[in-house]
Parts: sequence; C-alpha cells; structure tokens
Amino acid sequence: MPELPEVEVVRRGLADHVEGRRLSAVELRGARVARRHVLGPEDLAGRLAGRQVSAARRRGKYLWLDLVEADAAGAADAALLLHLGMSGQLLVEHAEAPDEKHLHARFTFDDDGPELRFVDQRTFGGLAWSETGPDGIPLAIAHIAPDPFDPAYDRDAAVRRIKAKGSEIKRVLLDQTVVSGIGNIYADEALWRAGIHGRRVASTLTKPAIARLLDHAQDVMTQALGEGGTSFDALYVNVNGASGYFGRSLNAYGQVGRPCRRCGTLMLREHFMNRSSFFCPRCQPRPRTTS
DNA sequence: CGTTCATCCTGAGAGC
DNA sequence: TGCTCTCAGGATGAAC
Repeated sequence: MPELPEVEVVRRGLADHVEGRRLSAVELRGARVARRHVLGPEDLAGRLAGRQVSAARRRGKYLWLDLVEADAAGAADAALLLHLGMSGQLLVEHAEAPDEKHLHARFTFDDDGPELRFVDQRTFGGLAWSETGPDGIPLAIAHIAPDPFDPAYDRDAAVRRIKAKGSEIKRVLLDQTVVSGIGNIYADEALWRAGIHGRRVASTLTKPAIARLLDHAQDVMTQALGEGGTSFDALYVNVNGASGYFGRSLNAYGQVGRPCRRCGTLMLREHFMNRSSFFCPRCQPRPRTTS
C-alpha cells in the first residue's frame, strides 16, 4: 500500500515522536504480526523492553528503529524492523485513546509521552528484530536495493541492471531488489511521464530512456512527499492520522476512462500481476509483442 | 541461478 | 437488505 513517499511521511513522524525515548514495554497481540521473528512474540517483546530508540530510518518501503542500550553512546547494532504491508499504520496516541479494531502492537515508553501503536487491517505488514550490518542496514533486508534517495543509490548501476532484464519494465520497477520504494502507483506515474508502456521488455529500452524513467520515478515521489503522500482513504495516514494530498496530482493511477492530461486520449486500465495498470494508449503505446 | 505466481487477510463497493 | 463478486499503495516462498 504505502510506497516510499507514504512510508517516509511515517518515518518523519517516528523521528519526531520516538527518537531518543526509551521503551518500557511492548505488547504484541497475536502471532501473525511478528511472524518474521522466529523466536516468537514473547522473545521479541523481551528484546525490545528497556532499549532506547536512537533513530528512525528507512530503505525503500521498510522502516526501522535503531536500538541501543539505554543511554549508550555507540552505534546501534540492532534494529526493530517494520513494514506496513498493504494496510499498516503507525500511530502516536495517548494511552487513553480506545484500542483500534486491528491493533497488533503497542509500544510504551518510560516517560509521560504518548504511546506508539501498530494497526493493520490485513496484517500483511509486521515487525521483526534484526542485527544491523556494518553499513547500518538491517541484515534482514540486505536484499533490498537502495531507493533513489539513498546516498548508496547508483543510478547508472541501476540502469545497467535494468537494461540486462528480459522482463517487462513495470515488473522490474516493482522489483525491490533492483531499485526500492516504487510501488504500483508510482510505477504507473513514472511510466506515464516517460511515455513508456509497462509491458515493454526492459532490455528493449535504451539506457537513456531507462535513466529518464528512473528520474521520473524519483521526481514523482519527491512531489508526492511534498504533498504528504497519496491517500484515497483513512487507511493511508501519518502518525497523527492525517492524509496526504498527492491523490489530486495523479496523472495515471486510477484514471481509467478520464482524458489523458497530456493528449486527451481516454486512459485505459489493464490487469497486471493480480492488480491493475493504468496508462494512456497514445502516449504509452503497447508493444507489438506482449512478451 | 532468475522469473513467475499464488497466497497471506479484511473491508469497501458494485451489481444483482 | 443481503448475498456474491471484485478489488486494494506488498512481499515472499514455492514451483518452474
């Protein structure tokens, strides 16, 4: 659900509200939310209690809280990894607020401040403990490529990898091991801006075209972040429960039947990987061969 | 090895 | 109203 801009909005909220605070207790409801933690929810809660949050960080759509022993000065060597999945929310709330229907985790701190809650209707998201590598990235997400805003992002290297792929370009954009952070909305937006149909085979694109496509993806995510992210409903909110406004600026995603904002041709929708793709048939001509 | 697909869930909205 | 069906901002492991 949330893609890079929406996750970054959440990260900033975490940085504002939990950095520097010391966890007193973590309540985990049900086994599913911590299913990635093989030792079980009790073990996870035990590891977290007493730890201090030194930073809220992000790579692609993954979030994590760097954890240190209370008042320690050294670099974090462990992290609480968080993923919002399709419907996850992290909310900063007072303890008196009634529990949400799909509340899966409650983090309380050893101060008088508000608690942090993980709420997730579908529970595709979840929490896990991870050691941190020498580069500061949790080992559990070592397979996730840098996103376009990461200092480690190497656009030319990404272009070369994409150029070598025989898959359709939209699949490659969604592949988090190539470039992370791009999901279904921003893939469609970037393809529309670049005038490329998602079913084009990646290797048939020129390297300059691939580079432009990646830059469009970066640009559209920058703009979305500037408007607080994209939200169509109350599911996609920041830590204070507020929605972003980029939905009004979408040119492709969800625009089926409306005129293309560039050429006026009616936008189309097609099924793709058990979801949908939206495109302009004139600006983004479908390749002759579909595979 | 790389690639594709089904699957995990709940709820909203459409159509009958 | 209520039922059935489709669809949803994602990632993963199993199967080829």
